[in-house]
Amino acid sequence: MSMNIGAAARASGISAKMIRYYESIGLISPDRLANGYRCYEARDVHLLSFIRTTRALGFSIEQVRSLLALWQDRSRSSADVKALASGHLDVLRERVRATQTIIATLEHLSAACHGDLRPDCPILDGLTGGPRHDGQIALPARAT
Amino acid sequence: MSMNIGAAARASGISAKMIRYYESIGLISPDRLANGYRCYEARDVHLLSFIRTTRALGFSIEQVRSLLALWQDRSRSSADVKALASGHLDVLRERVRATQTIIATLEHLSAACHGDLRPDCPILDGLTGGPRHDGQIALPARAT
DNA sequence: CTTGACCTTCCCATGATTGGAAGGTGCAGG
DNA sequence: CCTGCACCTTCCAATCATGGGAAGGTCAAG
Repeated sequence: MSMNIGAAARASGISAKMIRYYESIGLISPDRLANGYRCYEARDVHLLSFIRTTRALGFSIEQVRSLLALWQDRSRSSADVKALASGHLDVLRERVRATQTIIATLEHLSAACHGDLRPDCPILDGLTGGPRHDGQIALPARAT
Repeated sequence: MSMNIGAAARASGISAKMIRYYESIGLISPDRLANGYRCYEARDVHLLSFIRTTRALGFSIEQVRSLLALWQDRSRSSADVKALASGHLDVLRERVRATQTIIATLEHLSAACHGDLRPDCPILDGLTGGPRHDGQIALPARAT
């Protein structure tokens, strides 16, 4: 059940590079063989998979660290976990909203552009944030 | 009409720090006074506003560079601009789609969580990417 | 014994932005 | 004139998560 970092990478879907990085920031602490080679048990791979899943869901490393602490804390309350997930959901929803605003703006500009060989282009005109003259576009606040 | 970097920052909405950075990567080339102080004309501020708008719409610095080149090219075709905007739109739409998948996954987990003081938590169970047992969640491909 | 596939550590790069240190400049008041 | 203060300059570093690569050690098969 004990494996090298390469095997652990294949088993968890995290690159060996990132596994070493996660170790360097204290997310995981594998044993070492007499070689100096890192040695991963089944539970380590399990933990790495947890990290991979949470990262894929857009949690930051620090959030993953919190989730890991909760995960390993037998006396945790599920409310704590739910609060963390809920806060992240708010961020994600806001991100979608902001991006959709950007999309609408770009679509609006693009629709006005005839897209031919002439140099006249409403997109560039709309992107010009200088002196407002006509129907100036509204700028979204944050782009992520 | 000529101004310091601080005034240009206030006028364009870009921090002085970033204005210097944009200069260092060749997006803008203001004159210098005998002081060594940078000197911005109205057209420089206009250009900075253009950069701010495009960045706010989520274009990368390199895309902004392309847009700037088109902007300043009198013989450009509007089709080129539209193609660039269209490609960016595709990226943005995909980003929204991926984020919405993540949101759906998290909402699904969160809805199953009673969120009380008990340690039992379906969210953490769902985040466990280890050995599948029950209704395992589907992982979105990329998180951004 | 050689070869190739691993492993180790270390440093560097990305993209966009922010922060700070150390030092020069300009303008106002005392 | 001196002193502050607000501004400017350059340079260096950090962020976040990841990838790339060099230089060298280890192991198993041929």
